[in-house]
Amino acid sequence: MEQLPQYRKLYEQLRKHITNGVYRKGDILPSENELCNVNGVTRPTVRKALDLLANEGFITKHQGLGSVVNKIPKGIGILSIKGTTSAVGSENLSTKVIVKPKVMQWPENFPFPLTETELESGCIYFERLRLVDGEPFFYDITYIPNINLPRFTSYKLDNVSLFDTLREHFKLEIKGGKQHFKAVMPSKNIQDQLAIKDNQPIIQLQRKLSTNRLNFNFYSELFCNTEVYALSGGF
Amino acid sequence: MEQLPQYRKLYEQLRKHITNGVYRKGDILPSENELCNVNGVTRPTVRKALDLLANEGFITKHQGLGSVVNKIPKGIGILSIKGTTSAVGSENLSTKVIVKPKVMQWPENFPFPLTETELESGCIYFERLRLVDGEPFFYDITYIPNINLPRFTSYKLDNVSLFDTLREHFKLEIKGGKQHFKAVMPSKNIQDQLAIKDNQPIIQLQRKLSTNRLNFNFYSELFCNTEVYALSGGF
DNA sequence: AAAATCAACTTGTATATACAAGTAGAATGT
DNA sequence: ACATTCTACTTGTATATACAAGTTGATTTT
Repeated sequence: MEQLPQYRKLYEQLRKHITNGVYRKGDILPSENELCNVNGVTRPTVRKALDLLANEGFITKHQGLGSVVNKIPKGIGILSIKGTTSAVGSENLSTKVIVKPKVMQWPENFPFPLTETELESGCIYFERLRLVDGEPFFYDITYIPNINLPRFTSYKLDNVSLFDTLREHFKLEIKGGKQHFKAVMPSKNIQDQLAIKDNQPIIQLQRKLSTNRLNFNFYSELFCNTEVYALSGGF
Repeated sequence: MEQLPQYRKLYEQLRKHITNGVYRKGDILPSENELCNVNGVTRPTVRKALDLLANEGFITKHQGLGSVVNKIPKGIGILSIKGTTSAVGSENLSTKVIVKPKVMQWPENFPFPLTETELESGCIYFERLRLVDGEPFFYDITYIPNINLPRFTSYKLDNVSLFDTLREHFKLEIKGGKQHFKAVMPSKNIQDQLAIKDNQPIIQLQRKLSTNRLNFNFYSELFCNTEVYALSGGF
């Protein structure tokens, strides 16, 4: 894999330390100066890594005191820029591909406007069931424009981070996106897949993710059963 | 009001330009170098302002091209660090205080853990109905620890940004927070307040917001009718 | 013993500079 | 007319430096 920028390497290291329990809620991270010395980088680089952690809710910075580790949310931290696999420890979350990736036309009445290029190229479509502690938690339908992604349909996606796959094989990085939340009653199919009891509402989350490739976005639609676990995130 | 840092002034100016339509979706903002020259600041300062805009979904930065303005979501951008009043134009959103601020004990089974200091001091509690284009959209119940907020209960909160009030009168800035989303069926009271038809689920959003004051967080619980407008945000 | 002050840390804000990597349009070559 | 190359922009990454503002604990003063 290609070289990551130093601020990102530090960010991932600290993030892993937090999710692995090296630092726990209430702990104070090493100071910015200490992180400089230990990692051989300068303060703006350290601060950029810490800013990412703060943006995602892992830490809270306090002027004069330090960077305090927050409690990692028990729910699925789905609002961060990272995908779900890295938001919780991968031992809690597993993925089952229900509909394998296939190339098809975009569905009618797609919730996001599509460019002409996207429309013409069709999309790679697949459905995944995500389980937390073995229980179905959300159902994820993904649409990726079928543009310059050779042999994507042959990649295995069970228990694999889609974002990692996109990064490693296609040099695609998620840069941001937007998302819409709605509370809905589930369709029969979703009710079956998520094992939802009658009259239990679910959250429908529609996301458009932008990437480092210009004019290349992809889309996902998730249905989440929030009866046991809330959807959560920091900001 | 006290002096804002330069990066924040630029951020608010650009944000206002975007929400006011000076820049529209698809437009490219002036380059970083141009913003430096025009505003008499340096590139890291400009980049910090642009980073905030990018984090909140207002723009997408593209290396080599520029900063492209995104469409402002039609829904209520409630996931950003700013309060709801500044997420949409204030002409679309109005606020009606249903239960005026009063000091009381924390409710039982509060969804976030509370410190001993918070428990002892009680909380300032109030309820507001938020309307978009005159239609009830969400119901906001707020709990603020009753610590060092003299005469808070005398402040008017109708059609006023709570965050602005906290900033101007008490020097409290929102630094971040966490939030949990659930899909629920509304209680009778919420159904009445939000004019929700039968069997229509809603989103329950519980938020804990951290501030610049150490160990001072406040909390809100929102119920949103997402039938017409989705809850949306950028990231 | 309590209050005030001080020192040494912390993060926050900002400037200055340099080079890498990506994009678009102009210029040149075939 | 089309392809290739070049130029001049853009944002991305990173170092270096300085001072402001906040926090904590030690020290000094009362």
